[in-house]
Amino acid sequence: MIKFILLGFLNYQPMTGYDLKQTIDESTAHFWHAHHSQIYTTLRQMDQEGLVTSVQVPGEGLPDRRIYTITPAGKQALQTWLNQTQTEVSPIKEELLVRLFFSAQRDPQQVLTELRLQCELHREKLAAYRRIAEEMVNHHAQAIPSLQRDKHFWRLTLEMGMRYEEAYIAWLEDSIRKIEVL
Amino acid sequence: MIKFILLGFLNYQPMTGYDLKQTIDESTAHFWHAHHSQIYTTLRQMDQEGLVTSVQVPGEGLPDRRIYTITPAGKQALQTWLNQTQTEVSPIKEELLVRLFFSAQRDPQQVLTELRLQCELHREKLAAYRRIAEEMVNHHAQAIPSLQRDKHFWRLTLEMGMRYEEAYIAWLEDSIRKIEVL
DNA sequence: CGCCACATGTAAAAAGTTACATGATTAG
DNA sequence: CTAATCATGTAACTTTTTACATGTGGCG
Repeated sequence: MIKFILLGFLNYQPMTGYDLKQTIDESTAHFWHAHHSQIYTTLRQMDQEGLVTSVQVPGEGLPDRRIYTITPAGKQALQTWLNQTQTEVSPIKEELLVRLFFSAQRDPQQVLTELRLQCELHREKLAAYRRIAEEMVNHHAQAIPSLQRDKHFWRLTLEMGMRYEEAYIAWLEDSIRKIEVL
Repeated sequence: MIKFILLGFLNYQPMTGYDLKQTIDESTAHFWHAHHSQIYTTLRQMDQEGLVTSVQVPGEGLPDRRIYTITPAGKQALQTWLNQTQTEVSPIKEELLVRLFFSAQRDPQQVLTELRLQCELHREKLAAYRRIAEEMVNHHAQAIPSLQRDKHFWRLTLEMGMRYEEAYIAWLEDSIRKIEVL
């Protein structure tokens, strides 16, 4: 999966592993994150597979940078993957739900503390998403024309993020109320 | 993580790997699934760590069954884990959002087909959750008293499942409409 | 006759996380 | 002076997935 994210971004422009990490962190990380170690090793692999090429650029004073460029084979691999249709729903792994599922024997006050903290964190996430959404509208004018179409899709994923956080917060608030009177 | 799910269920009653797989599939799999291979190997590990004990029961005609029982050390490990407070939001990994993020260069009709299929699948999931919720209400009377408290928490996770599916469906419907007029 | 349920496992690969490691520059 | 940013990587480990493997009994 991370392979296709890297190909997806390299399809816009050549980048280093470091750049890719930054880019991912402020975009797809909201629904698919990766550590820098995984990014660097996956780029190496992709280089060997011929999906990308790389050139080392000596940095003056700073460390050298290795710039990765997508190859025709890489573009092909990306397109092939995108042209498939996902026929299953993406499985969820939510640690908090596991914890709550088995929380009957816990001290309710501790559970409440945990849920209230999560609520706070999710409110922050929602606020962050809303800021990004606003920025998107504000910077609409000075946008690069070639990415206009892409932006619509980025926006859609952002909207899912906001809906998700809204639902999560509403559920947490509801759950907190229910546990309080339990 | 799967370790704690196994401990959580074994804390209710001794079970075999097979039973655990069934139990997980119809409960926590909605937010944390595992293949049988992982369950069996993790149980073996836990046995070595002293978190569970096991006895092999010869099956007449059928294959032998290995019944796992939680130990005091296992109960302790479960409690210790539960008594922690999760201070981060659980990270999300949603393949569909990754695909959509990079879908600008795809044929819009293909994207729509994919989203409509996902919509159908999520509607089925929601319907399934609602059936489970109804069952929970109907079988409320004949419930085991010792699990009354647990049921409240199971119910909460189910409610998150329903909210999640509702949000997902609403978002998909909205996205489909937006892509149609793009 | 073929498939499903029962019941368990091993092996190998892929994916992901955590920790270790370096070393210069720059801002507070 | 201390922390952060830049920029890369390796190693070890854990977790998860996929595939291989076995053998009976019952149902249609």
